[in-house]
Amino acid sequence: MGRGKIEIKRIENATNRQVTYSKRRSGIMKKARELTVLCDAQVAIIMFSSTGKYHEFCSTGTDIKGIFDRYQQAIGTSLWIEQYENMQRTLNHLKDINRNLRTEIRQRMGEDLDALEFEELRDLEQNVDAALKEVRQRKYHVITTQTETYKKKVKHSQEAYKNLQQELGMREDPAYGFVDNPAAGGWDGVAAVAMGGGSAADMYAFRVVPSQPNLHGMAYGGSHDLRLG
Amino acid sequence: MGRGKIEIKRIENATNRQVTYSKRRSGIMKKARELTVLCDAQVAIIMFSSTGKYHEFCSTGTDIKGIFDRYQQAIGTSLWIEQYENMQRTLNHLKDINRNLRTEIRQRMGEDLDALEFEELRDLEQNVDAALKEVRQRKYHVITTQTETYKKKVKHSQEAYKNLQQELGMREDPAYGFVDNPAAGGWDGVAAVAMGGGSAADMYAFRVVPSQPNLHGMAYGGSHDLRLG
DNA sequence: AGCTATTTATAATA
DNA sequence: TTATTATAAATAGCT
Repeated sequence: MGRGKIEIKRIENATNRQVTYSKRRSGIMKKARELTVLCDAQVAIIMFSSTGKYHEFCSTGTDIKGIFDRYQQAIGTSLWIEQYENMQRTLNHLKDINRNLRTEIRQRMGEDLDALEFEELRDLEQNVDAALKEVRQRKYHVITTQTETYKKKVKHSQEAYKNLQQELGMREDPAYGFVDNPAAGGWDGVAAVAMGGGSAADMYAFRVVPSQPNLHGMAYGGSHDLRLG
Repeated sequence: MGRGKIEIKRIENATNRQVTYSKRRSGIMKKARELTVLCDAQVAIIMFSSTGKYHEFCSTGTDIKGIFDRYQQAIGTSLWIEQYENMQRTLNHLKDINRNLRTEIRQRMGEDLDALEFEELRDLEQNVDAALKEVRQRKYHVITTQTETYKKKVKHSQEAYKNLQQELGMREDPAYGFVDNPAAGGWDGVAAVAMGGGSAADMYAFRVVPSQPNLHGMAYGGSHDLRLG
């Protein structure tokens, strides 16, 4: 189709080659567009000229990625999907581990114990028992430390007050003075109560803000229904 | 180019559409082949007909993947990178949750308690305490059930033996007969020991194979160093 | 699938 | 590059 028939072989003249590339490229693109409209087809074309310039065509209603994803599905074997499958495997593995960790936590909370055999139950009991002792010991340590701190603060305030009194020449009403050791046994007595066990600890007045509000993704005793977003 | 000019719009007759698709498709493929030869170009084409059948063309000396890798390089950004990053995000999220679950387990085991404030320690203690009670209760239930089962088995065997004796006309040596209730208090006594607590349970003779050998990915009291493979 | 009258694409040229 | 145009190629409508 032209002033003369041409042989289908590489055009040696670079200019001619470029011109022909340009004309035929637009011809193919036009044909492709017509095909998609006439026949309700999806077409993706990518071209690179010998000079390295690239051109693409893609039917409306989709994109290159869409068509190539569909293509990969169609041929069954993946070109790029392989690496994603690796990731998918890793992901599923993580999910499995995750599920098992949740199961262990639930069992450590005394839930879902039906699946456990006697031996497992016995080991779990021993382990939870030991853990409880550790936690109580730690709690005692914390309460003792805090008590010491408060005792020091009280002492320090008392001394500051006394110094102030002396400097002011004792002009203040004695009713506003400090009362030493208000409770029997002082702070140590409270620490002893805290050692007693869970329910007694409720009476304790300390309320500290958690240093890491949601590090666990859940509160102790909360549900374990965390899902991926 | 045909017996009549046609309007470029969807061909409603399905048969005509399919025929036209087939003809024009081969036309485009031929043009593409000519272009690659004449102009030394690289071309990749993927087509899907309205019936879902796919066809492809690719210039010699390369393949679809090669051309699309080059295409992704040419446009600078990877078409699939977004999807990849999504997965990577999900993966990291899972890893975070995973780490937090492990932390909670360790804390429930009485480890890594330094990071906890007093209030958290108190809640943890209460929760572990309650869990311990649940586990003990379940263990008692299991041991009771197993005890009942064994009692029934013993009883059944005794009766079978007696029936056998009677059928054989009591020809056997009485020394081989069953001895009833060998331990003081019978099976119930053993169950009572199992209720006592963790250390006492070690004396118990039952050893059952875990029904799900490694469901947790670790044994109670084991390390929590599970890593991805 | 073929056939062929027509339309369309394009090689050579300006 | 773009436009022109003679000619080759593609294909719509039929079998």
